[in-house]
Amino acid sequence: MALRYALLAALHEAPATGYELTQRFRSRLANVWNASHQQVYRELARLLQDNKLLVETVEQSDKPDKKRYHLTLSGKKDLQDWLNQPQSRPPVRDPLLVKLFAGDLLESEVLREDLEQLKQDWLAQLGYFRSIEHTYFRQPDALSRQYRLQYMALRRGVTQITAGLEWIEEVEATLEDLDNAP
Amino acid sequence: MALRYALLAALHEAPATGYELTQRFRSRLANVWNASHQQVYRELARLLQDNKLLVETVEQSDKPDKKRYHLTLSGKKDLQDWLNQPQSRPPVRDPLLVKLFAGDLLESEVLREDLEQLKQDWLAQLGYFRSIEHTYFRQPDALSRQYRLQYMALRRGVTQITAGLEWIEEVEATLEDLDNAP
DNA sequence: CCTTACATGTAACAAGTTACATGATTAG
DNA sequence: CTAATCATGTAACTTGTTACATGTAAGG
Repeated sequence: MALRYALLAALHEAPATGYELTQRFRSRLANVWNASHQQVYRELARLLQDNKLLVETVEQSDKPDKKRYHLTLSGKKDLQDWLNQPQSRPPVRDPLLVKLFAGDLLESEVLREDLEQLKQDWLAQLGYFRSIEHTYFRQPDALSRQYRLQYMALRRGVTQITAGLEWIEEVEATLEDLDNAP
Repeated sequence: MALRYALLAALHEAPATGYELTQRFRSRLANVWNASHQQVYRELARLLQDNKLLVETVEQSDKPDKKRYHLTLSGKKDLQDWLNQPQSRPPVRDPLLVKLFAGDLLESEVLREDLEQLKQDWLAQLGYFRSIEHTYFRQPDALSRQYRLQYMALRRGVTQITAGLEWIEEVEATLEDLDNAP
């Protein structure tokens, strides 16, 4: 059910097309919610059918037409109701940690590559988040309540990745220790 | 597919029943992998059919009988193959951050309660992880490679929660600031 | 008495993934 | 000529969730 409300929340921020929503999920909302374009289009169709959204067709001369979705009052109300109910926290499912748990069957070299890849991914994402921070949230105290709360969502991403990177250092140090002095 | 390998990894650590595996996922593996008992039983049945596991029926006089599952050679090989392939990292889907993103529709009081609940959950989990740390991982350097890698999985949980708790402080401070001096 | 722990499942449904499909434009 | 970006979808399949189902034993 939560994808529904992630979409409503994103559309409440600003009306958008399915394509744009998919992009938001991949970029600015990367630490908040994830959804593929297939999921987005399917759920938008349902929301539309339930009268939670309105469509505005935007004609473009050079590119294919696009459908911009807007929240209806009913959609906004649904979102509000959902927001004011407690939501369960996300379940944890991390393949990399499963690997660590099966430790003795895992080759150090493979683990090192996994860690390196993860580090690169995280560094890229951190760089992106920091650029947003720099552009939009320079003096957070001066911002509206809405933006300060959005900033807190971004901060979550930054602190999570920072802690993750430190953890990688720890694992790498352990690995070196293990392989050098057995 | 990854549930399959989470089960194989857990059974590689030690043979167990469906019930015990479900418990492990809820306790020691809470920061690694999550699965309900329904999922566990279903996947165990599939693994058994594919000859990745063997069952041993353990008769009990006082409680119902139980089925203890063991890895077969084929199961172990599957696990090994999986371990040595790169795995994608888990998608992010956090309802609380969705709430923050819809900031202006969210009442401070509701958010405060959410944060308080999350803090309590995390503190309990952190306490549990620390007790494991204290019991099994006092001098990590002295342990086998296997246990040191398992310790790194546990450390991931500890560092993640620690960072999360700090983030909560940050959000609470922001909230107070917002509500006191608008 | 009532809840929790132990122990194992089935069935229906919702959510998420992977594969397939189409077509224009722009940048290298 | 090839890949990437824009733009929207369908279909099939796999995972994950929720609800239902059953039965014993121990502890408060």
